Amino acid sequence: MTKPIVEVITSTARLLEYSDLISNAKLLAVDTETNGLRQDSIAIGVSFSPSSDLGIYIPLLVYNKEIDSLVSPWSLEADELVRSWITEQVTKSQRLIGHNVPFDARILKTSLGIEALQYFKYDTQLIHHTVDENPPHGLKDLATKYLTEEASAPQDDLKASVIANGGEWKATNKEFYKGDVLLLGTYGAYDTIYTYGLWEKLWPQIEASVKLLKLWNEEVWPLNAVTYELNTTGFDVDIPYFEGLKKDITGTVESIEDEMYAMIADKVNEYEIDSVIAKTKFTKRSVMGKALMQHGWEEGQPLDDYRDLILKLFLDSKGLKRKFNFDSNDDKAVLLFDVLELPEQGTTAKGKRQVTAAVIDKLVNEYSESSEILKLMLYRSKEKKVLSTYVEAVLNGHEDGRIYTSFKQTGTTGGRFSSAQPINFQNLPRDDIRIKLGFKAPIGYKLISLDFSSLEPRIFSEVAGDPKLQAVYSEGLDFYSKIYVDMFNSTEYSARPDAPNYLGKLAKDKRQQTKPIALGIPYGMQEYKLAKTLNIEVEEAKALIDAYLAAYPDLAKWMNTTLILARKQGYIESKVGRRRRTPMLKELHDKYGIKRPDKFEIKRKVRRPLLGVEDPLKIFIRANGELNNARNFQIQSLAASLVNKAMIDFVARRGDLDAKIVSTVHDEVILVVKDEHVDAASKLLKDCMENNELTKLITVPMEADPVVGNNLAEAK
DNA sequence: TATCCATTAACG
DNA sequence: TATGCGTTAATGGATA
Repeated sequence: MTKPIVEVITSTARLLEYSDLISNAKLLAVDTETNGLRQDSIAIGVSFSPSSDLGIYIPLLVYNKEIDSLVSPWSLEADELVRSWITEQVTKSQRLIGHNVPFDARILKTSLGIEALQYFKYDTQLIHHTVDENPPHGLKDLATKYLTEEASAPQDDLKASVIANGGEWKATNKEFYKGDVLLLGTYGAYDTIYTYGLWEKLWPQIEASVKLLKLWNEEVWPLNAVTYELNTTGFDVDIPYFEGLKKDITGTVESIEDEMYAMIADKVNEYEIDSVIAKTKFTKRSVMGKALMQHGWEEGQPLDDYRDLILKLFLDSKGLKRKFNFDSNDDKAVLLFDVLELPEQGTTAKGKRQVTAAVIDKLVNEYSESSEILKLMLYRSKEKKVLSTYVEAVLNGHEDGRIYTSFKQTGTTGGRFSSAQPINFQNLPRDDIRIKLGFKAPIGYKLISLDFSSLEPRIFSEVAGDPKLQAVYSEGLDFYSKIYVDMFNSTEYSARPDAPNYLGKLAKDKRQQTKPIALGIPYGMQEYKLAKTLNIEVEEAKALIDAYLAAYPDLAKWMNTTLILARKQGYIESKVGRRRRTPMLKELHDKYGIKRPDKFEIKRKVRRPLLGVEDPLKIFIRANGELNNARNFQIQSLAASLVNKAMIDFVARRGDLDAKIVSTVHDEVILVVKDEHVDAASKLLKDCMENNELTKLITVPMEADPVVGNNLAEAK
């Protein structure tokens, strides 16, 4: 990359000299600098690049250190001229390139009143995600990878300036707007230079592939408008309700802790005495020894009669009683395995004793004498989780009673949305409805939720290509029961829910047991884990896997075809052409003729680093992961495309309905809809989900039914 | 003191 | 010798 021209505009005369050049640009990269990341944040400057060798930055507001606020650098007339100049350039035609367009489009709207989204033609973040699904997808990272090794230089300069001006520059809070305007402007100008440069590098890769171009035109780009809606609509939250919850749960956590301390006080004391005795010297010269001698102890005499005294002396010297921090895994382990002396249940990757809820759950069942305190531990953890991850996050993150969560179209490798900040909408507690109760529809509106019924099993049946599985849904059978019946050639049980000998009724546990098998095995689960999950012997687990694959030869064939394609192409495609890369499988095959991830074969044959990985074991792990990914991807990703297509169609077909998409949770779409439009919007979204261009490609029928409510708990 | 890593837990 | 897939957030503890 040759050194580009960068200019920070400081006069209207200079700005007007650029008019023709910018006006005539066929494509124009745009970026906004803002005073923050909130919904009400505003632009402090805009940069443009008509090519990858020029960037101009136009300040709208500059930071004044003395008064610690942003002021316009322009006279009133000049300010007006500059703003209308920007507006004219932005709205000229659909020619804008951005990086993370929904953000900049929103800022242009709130700061300059421009409905800017329609003028964007490309988003280099989406382009990159389409040609390479692996993160990072951030501008600086990509510029470093594709354009220049010094892509972070402008940011480093800006950072120094921000700090010099008394601003914060932390991972969680970067006060860009406090930087000197020249450095901020240079930084901004480089952003559009990079954006343009990335477009030049990456767009040809999409254009060169008929499949990728189709994916772009039919899913990736139209979905950007849905992302914009998701990120600008916002969700009403009941603040007084959440404040009440905070008070209640804080109180609960405190009283649980009091109760726990009371229950374990004696045992903790015994434990403390033992550890003091183990760690302390008791001689006539030691501190503890001398102290005991004043109470009649003599050196060498047993300590049994002096335990209480030892504890008292120890506590006096420490000045405090041992306090457990129940958020600390180390403390939890001490409590469970040292104080209560319960048996350890395995270790973490780093060799520490595991203290998960699953471990404690197991102990509850097996050691009734400790079950009370264990149950309190579990109860406390749950309450604490709800309090800090949801209740406090809502209270800290809302803007005037609304939460504007950021949905990211590039947040997953397979085309699902991710959701983050200030809270993640996609992991709100399902069974504990207290949180969802606080997410409400505005007055005069309702929330409507539609989720695809058993989406993953259906798509799995379709993709794996086994007719017996595909028939499950057209024949009204139960997926898991059907698998059990086929695995064991059972005539005793039926997979038909209305049959008198329905497996789900007569032998619930047998149906339950097929659950981890059905999708786990295709995605690469080994007998070891299946055995653990089902609490059976490894041999039994192996037999189950064999029976499963024998019952569905087409599934086994699909699993193998996936391997062959992945190692041959270096990627696998979903039915809509979305790709997942499998470079290690390809390298192993191309360079060493290794056909499948086998750690012994890899250890034997691979003697040099592969894709930068040296350790043969790590190479195996990576290749094995790629194979599991390749299989899972075809299903998860197609499911995502189906939901995406439904949302795209809904937005295209809704006309005058007052109905917006506020959230999506992988197989679910949530709308806020004006009362009188509830029926129409429900019907429309249902149709968009069950009948669209993608469902037509799929033989398995799709089902989605609306649930309406005043809050998220009702609309479920 | 900020940042990074490991662990845990919430969801599909 | 590691052990179905895709995520985000909070916390503690080690490190720089």
